Amino acid sequence: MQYGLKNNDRESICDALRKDLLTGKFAFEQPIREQKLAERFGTSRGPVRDALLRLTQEGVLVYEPNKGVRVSSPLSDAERDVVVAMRLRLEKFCIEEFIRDAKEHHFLQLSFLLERLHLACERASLPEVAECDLALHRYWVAQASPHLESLWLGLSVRMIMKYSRLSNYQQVIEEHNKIIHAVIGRDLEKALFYLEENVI
Amino acid sequence: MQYGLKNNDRESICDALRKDLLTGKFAFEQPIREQKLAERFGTSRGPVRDALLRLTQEGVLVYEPNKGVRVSSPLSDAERDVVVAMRLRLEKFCIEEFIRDAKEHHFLQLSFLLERLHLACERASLPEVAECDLALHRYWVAQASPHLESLWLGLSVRMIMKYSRLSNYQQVIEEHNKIIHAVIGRDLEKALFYLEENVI
DNA sequence: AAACTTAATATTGTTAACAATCCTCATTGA
DNA sequence: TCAATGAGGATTGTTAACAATATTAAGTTT
Repeated sequence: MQYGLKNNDRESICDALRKDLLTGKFAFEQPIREQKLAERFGTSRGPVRDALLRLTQEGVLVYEPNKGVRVSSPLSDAERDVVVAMRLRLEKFCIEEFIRDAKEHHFLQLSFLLERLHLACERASLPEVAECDLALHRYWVAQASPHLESLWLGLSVRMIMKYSRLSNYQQVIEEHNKIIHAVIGRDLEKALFYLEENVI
Repeated sequence: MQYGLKNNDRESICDALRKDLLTGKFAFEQPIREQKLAERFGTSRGPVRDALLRLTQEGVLVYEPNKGVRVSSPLSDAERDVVVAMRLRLEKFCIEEFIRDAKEHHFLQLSFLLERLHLACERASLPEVAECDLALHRYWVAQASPHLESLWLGLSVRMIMKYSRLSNYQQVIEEHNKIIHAVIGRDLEKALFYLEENVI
């Protein structure tokens, strides 16, 4: 929960907070205080406010005027189903574009990200696994459609917050192995199939 | 483009800017300067920054560190197709929930919003039509799932930015008349059908 | 004891000043 | 002519102080 030296940046504050929220370091409905975070990250309230505003937009936090933000309540099952369907629609599109246009160095980067995920799973560190999982998917989304990256992020974060299948590390590795193998082999059909299996 | 007295609020700044962006008052790729907007809205740069950050998250603006934001480039046709599909998936869900749970006063509010859209169309004021159109759809989304409201907003804004069918005011009115008539009659099937016809 | 005021505190909202970074353009030198 | 340099201005990033609002707690009245 504590962070040592940090380079001041709303981006890094935002990422750090997102990781905490994703891995359940804050309770649902818990109010988030700006001053406390400012002290934790060694900045003033300004950048913290920026980060909170952004996480609000992503749907992780809820804002009420003059009252600040609190951790949003979990999605209903029906809401989650919708979010999953939307994310799948988006990510399938991105995978398709990615497979069509990717060069060798993109595949290399993918292998690197997969390796990171592998290590995180071996260390059985939930925050790291969650981060590496997201980073992997995010890569092809960002490559295929920078326009839709932040949209995808919002969907994914909400999905993961609701409940995390990330506890079975062995399964996480296998699922991503399959996806990425298919992608590197430019086998669209298989890639989409394994993706659908993974994004649930 | 000019606004007289405004109550200072990142919310209202954000809404005003979104309306401008939606109705093409800024060119694609055009950089947006904080100081200029601060003067226009009669505030300091703080609230303006908040609004810009939020519109960035919605995808209307693009941010680059130390360089500020600019109007984002239009979606490709394929990207737009994905966004439309996602918005439909989300809004269908909301319509379903809304029809199931709505009370009389919700229908009343719907009629009021429809009337506002009607007036805006008569005045042939594109900014107003765009705003009223969004406000109408937004109402059942917000009622059905506050969780997903900001997500919906991001999708809708991007859709409208790409190209606007809003120029045929007669059609706008008819389409919404049909949808809302079906909703008030709690005819889910028809409502979804007309919605699909409208959200394209 | 319960309900209503009021003061004190905590928290968010806004502002202006300052720091850091980027951009422009004239100048220099090859 | 053209690239490299650097000064100056423009713009964003950060901060601390102040203002406005909300929350809490104590006190008062009934």
